[in-house]
Amino acid sequence: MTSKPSDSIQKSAVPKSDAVYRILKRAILDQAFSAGTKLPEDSIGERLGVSRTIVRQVLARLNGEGLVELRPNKGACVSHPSLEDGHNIFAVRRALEILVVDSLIGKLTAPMIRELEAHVDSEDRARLTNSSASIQLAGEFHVLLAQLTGNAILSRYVTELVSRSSMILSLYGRPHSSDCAVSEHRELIAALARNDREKACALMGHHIEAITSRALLTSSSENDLSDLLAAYAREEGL
Amino acid sequence: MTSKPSDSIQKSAVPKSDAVYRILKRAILDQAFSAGTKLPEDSIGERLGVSRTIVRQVLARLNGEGLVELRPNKGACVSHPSLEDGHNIFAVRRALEILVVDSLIGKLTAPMIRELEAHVDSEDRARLTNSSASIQLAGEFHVLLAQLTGNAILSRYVTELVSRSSMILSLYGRPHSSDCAVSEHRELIAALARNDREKACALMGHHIEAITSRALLTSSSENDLSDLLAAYAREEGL
DNA sequence: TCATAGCAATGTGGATACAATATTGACTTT
DNA sequence: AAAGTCAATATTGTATCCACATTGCTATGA
Repeated sequence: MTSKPSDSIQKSAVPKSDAVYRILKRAILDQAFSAGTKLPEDSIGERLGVSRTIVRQVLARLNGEGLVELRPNKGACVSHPSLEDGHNIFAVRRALEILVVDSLIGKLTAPMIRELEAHVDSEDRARLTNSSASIQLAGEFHVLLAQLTGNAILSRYVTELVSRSSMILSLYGRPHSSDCAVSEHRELIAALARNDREKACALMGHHIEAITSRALLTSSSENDLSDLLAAYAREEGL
Repeated sequence: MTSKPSDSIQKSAVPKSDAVYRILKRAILDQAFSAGTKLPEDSIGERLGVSRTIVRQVLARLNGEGLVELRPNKGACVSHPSLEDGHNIFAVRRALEILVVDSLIGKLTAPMIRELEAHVDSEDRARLTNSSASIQLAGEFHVLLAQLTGNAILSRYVTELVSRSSMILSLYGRPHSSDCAVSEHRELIAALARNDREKACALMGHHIEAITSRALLTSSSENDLSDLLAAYAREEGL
C-alpha cells in the first residue's frame, strides 16, 4: 500500500546509462569486441534500444577509464594499449595494491576474512570448470580487497587498473596459463589474517610482479603498428 | 609555408568542451564556487555561451575526477569531500608520488632537471607576490614530476589527486600558511639529480606527510552540514 | 595506366525540443 | 494556527535534428 506502482519500476537509479555502461564494459573485457573494433554510436544505440546520447555518455566514461579510445571526429574504438602502457599500468597497480594491503593491516574483521575466503573458494571452483569466469573472479578478488579498505578513491583506481590489466592480459598474455595463482591469494589472506604487515605487503608485491611477468613475457614486436609494418616492409625489401 | 591556412583555425582540437572544462575546473579549484554550490546546466551554459550538452559533458568529467557531485535528478554541485576523503586522498597520493620519484631515478636528463628547477624558481617568485598563484604552482610541480615519468596513467592519477588535494586544503587547511614548502621541492630535485633513490623517496614521503598534516590539522567539526547547523543552533539557544 | 580532384555516404559534434522528476509555494482543512 | 496536500515552476534526463568532418569511390585528365 505504501508503495506506489511506480516504485516497482527501478528507473531513478541511474537507469539506462549505467546498464549500457555495464554491458559495454563486460563486452570489452570479455573480448566480445577485439581491440581496435570501431564503436559507432548509432549502431550500438540502435542495438541496445537507446539513443546516441546515452551511448556517447558511456563511451566518454569508458574513455576516461582507458577502455575505449576516442578520436575526435573519427569515432570511438576499443582501446589497444601498447606494451609500454602495460608496464605502466602494472607499475601503478603494484604501488596501489601494496597500499591496499598496508591499509588493511589491523582493520580486517572476522566476517571480512570469511568473505575473502569465500571468494577465493569460488575462484577455486571456477578454475577447473569455467576458465573465462575464472579470470573475472581473479580480478574481482583484488577489487574486493580494495573495497575493504573503505578508501573510495583507492578502490576506484584499483578497479580501473584491474580492468585495464585484463585488457593487457588478453592482448599480450600467454593463453591464460594461470592468470592469478589462487594459492597466492590464499597466502595473502593468511598473512592479512595474522596482521603480518611485512609479509602481506611483500606477498602482494610479488603477486603483482608475477602477474606482470606472466602478462608481459611476450615482449615480441606485436604491439606497435610501426613494428608490425616494419616486419612486412623488410620482407618486401622496403 | 609548411602550414596551411586552415592550421590556424584550431577548431577540431576539442574546441568547446575542453575550454569549458578548464574554466569550470579553475573556477572550482580557485574557490570561485564554494563547496556545495549548485551548478545548474542552464545557467552555466548560458553564461559561457554553450549549450547544456557541453556543460553536461564537462560536469560528468569533473564528477569522474571527484570535483563535482552528481545527484540523479537533483543536479550537480561542487564536491564537498569529507575529512576522511582527505585522509584517503593523501594516502593514495603518497603511494603514487613515491612511485613517481622511484620511476624517475636514473631517467632524468639534464634538460629535465633544468625544467624542474625553473619551475621551482617561478614558485619562489610567486611565493611573495601572488599567493593564489603560489598554490597553483606548487601543485603543478607535482604534476610536472609525474609527467616526466612518461607513465600516462600515473600522470593522470597524480593530476587528479593534486586537484582534489587542493580542494581538501581549501576546505580544511589552515589559511595557506605554506602549502608546499619550496625548500622541500628543491631538496627533492637535488636528490633526484644525484640519483639517490633512497633519499628521494624518503623526501617525497615526508613531503606528502607534511602537506597532509598541514591540510588536515583542523580536525574540527566544520565539515558536515549538521555540525555547521549545530554551531549556529547553539548560538541561538536551540 | 596512374594520379588527382570532385562527390557521395557514413558518422561524429553540437543544439534544441520534449518528457520526467523534484522542489517550492500557496491553499485548504482540521 | 499548523500541518498536510496539491499545483506551479524549475531543472534534469533523453531523444531527435542539423551541421560539419572524414572516408571511400568515381570520373576525368595527363
